[in-house]
Amino acid sequence: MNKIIVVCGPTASGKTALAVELAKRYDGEVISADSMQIYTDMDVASAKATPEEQQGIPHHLLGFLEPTESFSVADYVGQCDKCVRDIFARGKTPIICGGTGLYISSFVDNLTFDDSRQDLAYREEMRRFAEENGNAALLEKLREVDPETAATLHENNVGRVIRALEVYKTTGHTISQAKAMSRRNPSPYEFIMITIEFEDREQLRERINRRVDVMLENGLLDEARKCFEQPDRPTAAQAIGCKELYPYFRGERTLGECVEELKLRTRQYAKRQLTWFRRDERIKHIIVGKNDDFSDIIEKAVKIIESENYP
RNA sequence: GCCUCUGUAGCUCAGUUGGUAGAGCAGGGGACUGAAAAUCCCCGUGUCGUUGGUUCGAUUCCGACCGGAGGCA
Repeated sequence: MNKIIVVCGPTASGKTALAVELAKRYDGEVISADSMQIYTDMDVASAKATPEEQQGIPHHLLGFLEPTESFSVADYVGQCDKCVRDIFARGKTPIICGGTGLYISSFVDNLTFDDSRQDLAYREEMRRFAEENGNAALLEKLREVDPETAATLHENNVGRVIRALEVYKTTGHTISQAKAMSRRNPSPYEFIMITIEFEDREQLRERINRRVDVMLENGLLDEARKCFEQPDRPTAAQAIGCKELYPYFRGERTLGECVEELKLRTRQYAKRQLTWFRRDERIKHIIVGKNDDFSDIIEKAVKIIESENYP
């Protein structure tokens, strides 16, 4: 049986604990689906499962990449597939757990990425073009080669417009063609997808606030300062939990102000995650009630898994 | 006690030479295929402090009152 369990949901929703508990019940191993936990640093900021939290369950794709390296969805899908094969080969259940929606859906939909590559010089050139001629002019440039994609992008979303142009430049075909090609092969696996939501949004807000405070107690400040002093981090620089504290290190704002900003940014991130996971109808929702404790959540998860005839 | 300023969206504030008002932030919704913890889009009715007066009409002008800030004693 090739079933993979997926545990997704917003940050601070309790995915880590749920995934470990499910791994214990179903003889599983956890594969992280998180764009920041891949790095060797930022243990606290990215809320990597600590050895205690892992409870002896093998965890994959955690802390294997230097922060100076960049990473992409295409890399993730390849790495994740490798882990899944290994876990199945061992006769165990892969449990994918994380909050990076793009990574999860790309793997679940078995997207195959073509040979397009990044062309940083070209990106820079296009960025300058947009600055000098306006975002609309850049989008117009895309419309000439790929009107289909141009119609779906807003001119202010410069990054996406540039990426679409880049695909055309490096491969000769459009990104719309690439998207169609990427979905040629359905996944060889079956998935049971679960997301954690809350009855009242306020519950999540409180969890986030509490978790940021705990992170601070666990040395977030020192960790962030190291990131601050090591600015060469192409992807890792985006991590919430580090960049928000930089104004404090520069003496521009108080620690209190930065912590508030950090909580705010985390909340807004959680909202985007909710939007992402809401639209995928294959994902079953665990709604956490105000008085639910961990065992209630496990029970709801198990019920969903068993309703899928697993194991 | 007197004088001045001030009270408009959850917050910070614009504004209406009198015709019931709009930005930023917060918040909500959405998009998402190689940097995604990123990037981007859409959504603003609120007793315009309270209460009288002037007026066809007041949030806008006038008075009183109640908050807040400052000044003089």
